[in-house]
Amino acid sequence: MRGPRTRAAAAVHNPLEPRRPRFRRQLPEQRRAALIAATIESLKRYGHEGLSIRTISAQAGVSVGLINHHFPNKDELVAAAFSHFNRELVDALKTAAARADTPAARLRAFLEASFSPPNLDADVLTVWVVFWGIYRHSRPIQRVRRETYADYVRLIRGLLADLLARAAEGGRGRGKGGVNLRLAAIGFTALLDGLWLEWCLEPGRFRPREAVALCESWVEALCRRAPGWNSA
Amino acid sequence: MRGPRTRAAAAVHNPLEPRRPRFRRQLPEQRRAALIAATIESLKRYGHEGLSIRTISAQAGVSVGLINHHFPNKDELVAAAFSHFNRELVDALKTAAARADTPAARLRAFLEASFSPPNLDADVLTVWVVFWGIYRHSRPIQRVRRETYADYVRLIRGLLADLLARAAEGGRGRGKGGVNLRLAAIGFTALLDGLWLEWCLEPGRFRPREAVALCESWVEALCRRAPGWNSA
DNA sequence: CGTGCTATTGTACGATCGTTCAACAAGCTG
DNA sequence: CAGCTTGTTGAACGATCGTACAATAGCACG
Repeated sequence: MRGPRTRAAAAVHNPLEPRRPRFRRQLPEQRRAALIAATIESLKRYGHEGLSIRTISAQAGVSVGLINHHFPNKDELVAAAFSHFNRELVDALKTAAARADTPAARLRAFLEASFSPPNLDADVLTVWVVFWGIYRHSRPIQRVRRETYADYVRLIRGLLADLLARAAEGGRGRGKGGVNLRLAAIGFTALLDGLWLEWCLEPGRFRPREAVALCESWVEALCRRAPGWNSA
Repeated sequence: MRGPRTRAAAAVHNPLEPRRPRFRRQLPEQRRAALIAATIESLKRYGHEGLSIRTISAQAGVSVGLINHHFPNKDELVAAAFSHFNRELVDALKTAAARADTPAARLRAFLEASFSPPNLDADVLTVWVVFWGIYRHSRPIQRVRRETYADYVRLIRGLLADLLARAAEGGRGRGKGGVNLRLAAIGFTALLDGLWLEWCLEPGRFRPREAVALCESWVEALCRRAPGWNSA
């Protein structure tokens, strides 16, 4: 032994200095939110290796034991983080679209938000990949995804439906009944997600505004060739 | 102690039975291939948890020590498995497309192969996700992906270029010069990959042939509206 | 059959994982 | 200031990870 242990030394209080607490107690709700944020940040930085109690607690600046005080186990923390992560994304896209007033402007705002920071970020893909990796074997993760993805699809369906209705009234009299809205939404989200994924994996291949243009011309083609489009 | 240890007991040879070797030696090349196959199979079954020396060696039916005899470490085995996995996929798509003789038929064959087993399989997505998870922090994985993805893009560009050339000669005289082939390939792969990903995550949402139809109508629109398409 | 090469085995080791839990202390209350 | 509640700490535990390495044994060959 070559002296007092670190902890004992730190416990000595110099009366000349103001007493500084070694930690700050927080309300469970706030601490839970902080731990969820730390989880996402840890995933962004370290990928799958960031999904560890010790890495997360270090990111949050707390001890390893605290997590199990606020969450029953690691899986519950991860599911909560996934839920928060999803909801924040969908909400951001929703409010971005809601700021515009015409269907075309709403679509453009939605696309701009999709293909610009903070969504268009390789770190965000890292987080997604980790969650996808857990997806198949984790019931809570599956449930969370099903719920928030339904919201996402609803948002996209609404955007497309408005556009198709406008195209029908102002166009050559073709009703939107000729378009399979279900398939249209599926194809549009696929194109969107595929471009997003591609950009994150290799950002140099194309610019974000090119992705927006590709999506917009897809929707234009949809509006133009509405009838006969439900053949599949 | 309640008797001889398992290993000692197994070493006793009953002269009435033919001697059965406890293992079979194999040529390094064959064993390496078997270990790579076991790695992919293990990833399909157990996802990220299948990426473990013990799980892989159990899947291959060998002991834990053998892997480090044929591969310097785990990362090299994983990179080799990733390379094999990629090459097999691209080769399968290539040969499927090569079997047809017209550009349109080649595209259809390519799409059919993309949206049918063994490619269209949630297990395959599981493998992809694991590799994506390693992607950002592993140089060998990045290199392998860059190489095989270039092949993939070349294949798709060829398919699209042939179609556009045919459309130009038989159509209204519009040359394919009006189309940005680079952007077209990017958009097409994004739609393709997005649909594939979507189906694997939730197979009930649409049928594979609907995905094929969406891709084909995208290409149709591309051929029809060739000029002015390079605006982005 | 005996010999040599080496593919293969399986134990051992240190590191790290998620979780538990007794002790500690921050901060409100009287 | 004393007492109490409880958010927080950090050591400890058993399990599992990737790797190393000495011992084993398959099998070709003289």
